[in-house]
Amino acid sequence: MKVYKIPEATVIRLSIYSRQLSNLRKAGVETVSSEEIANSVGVSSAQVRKDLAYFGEFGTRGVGYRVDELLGYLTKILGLNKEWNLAIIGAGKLGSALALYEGFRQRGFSIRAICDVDQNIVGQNLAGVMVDSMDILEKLVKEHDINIGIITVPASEAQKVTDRLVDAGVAAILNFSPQVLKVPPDVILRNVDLAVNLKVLSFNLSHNR
Amino acid sequence: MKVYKIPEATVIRLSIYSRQLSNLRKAGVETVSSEEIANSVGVSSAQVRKDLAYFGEFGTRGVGYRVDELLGYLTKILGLNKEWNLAIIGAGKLGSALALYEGFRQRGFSIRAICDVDQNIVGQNLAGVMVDSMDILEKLVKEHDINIGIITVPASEAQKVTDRLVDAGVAAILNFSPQVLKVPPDVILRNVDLAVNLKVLSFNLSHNR
DNA sequence: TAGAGATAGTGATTTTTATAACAAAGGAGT
DNA sequence: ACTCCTTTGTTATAAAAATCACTATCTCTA
Repeated sequence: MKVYKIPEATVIRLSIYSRQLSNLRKAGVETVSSEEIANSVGVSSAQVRKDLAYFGEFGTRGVGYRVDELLGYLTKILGLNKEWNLAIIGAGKLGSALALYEGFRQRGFSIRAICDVDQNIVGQNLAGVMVDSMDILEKLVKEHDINIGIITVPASEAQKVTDRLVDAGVAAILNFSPQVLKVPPDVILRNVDLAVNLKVLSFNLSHNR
Repeated sequence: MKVYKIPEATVIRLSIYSRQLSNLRKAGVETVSSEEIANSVGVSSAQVRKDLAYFGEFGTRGVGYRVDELLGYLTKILGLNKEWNLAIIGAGKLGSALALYEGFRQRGFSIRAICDVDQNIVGQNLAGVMVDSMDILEKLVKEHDINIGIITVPASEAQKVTDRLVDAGVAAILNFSPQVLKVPPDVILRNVDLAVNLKVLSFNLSHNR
């Protein structure tokens, strides 16, 4: 699995394929064609095969892919066979929702720490994790060996928190704050900007036909 | 403003430029260069100018852009000078958080309706909006002239809800459920898949250097 | 008003990504 | 074993997007 440059769009699609395969496996389906995967995801079958081709040959010509086998490969490719430790920074509305959200509590990802500046929130229990004080952020990161920090603090605090997470050794950051963050090149950053999503819809609504 | 195909990446960047300009205006800055915008967003200045060039000429050579003027243009380009009516479908953890989240309550966007199947939640007040029954979804969409539906129901319900929204006349959908949705070609769909975001981080963590 | 410095706008080029088309390979039926 | 059917893997092509490099034009100063 020594691949040098995979388009991000490919990685996103692979994630979705893996989810669909997971559903297929639950449904007891044993084999699937690229065409079927493609239809369920809304892309072309060529796209599916191309995406997979970055990583190897997983199918049988004339037959398709074995669902459980391909899911196994995708799990490995996506790194979901490892355990990732998460910390949620900011236990406000959004942070709490994420802490409790099912989509975040799935195989491979484990929320190990939640922290907040508000002393009224500190001590509360969110989905089995106690909210800690923001003061001990660095300690939490080290103790729980946090790989991924999830930022749900206000924009004004986001860069400060990010710097602290980075210094404490976090390898990746998922940023929900409406703030452009600067991180060193070896730290992975993804932004989920809710306002931007609405603005893009607004643009499309305004310009569509 | 008759433009036929704008890259989605461009639209996303324009949204971010508009936020940065908004901050600059608040800070009392009057003019800004493409280089400065670029630095604050983390792209190249050529990229900034190219993005703007899709829509016209907004700057002065040798000088830069007037902050308030460019912000005005971007506001129009992004359709933020209009009012968009939102409905949140599913008042669980995530739906409630979005209803209360500041980033969603900003100029141009107005949450007009929230609904849920759970009769225990119906009647609750979320940020000034009463939660209604899912039964009257269509009525709500029509009464409040909803343009954008935000889906925060479980995956198993997402397609059904989407179909109902589309039939009721919603023009765009922002989907937070981990489910690939099918919509007619004239309906705009954007997906915010939290699990996929984590999986992409997992991939990058696994393959990085 | 001429020249220097700065910065926008834009055409050319390169890089990246997606699409299309087809050859290779497996399985099933005869 | 041969042929047909299916579907993968891959190569070729096209499309899209980003980068680069240059020209045009503005302001300011001497």
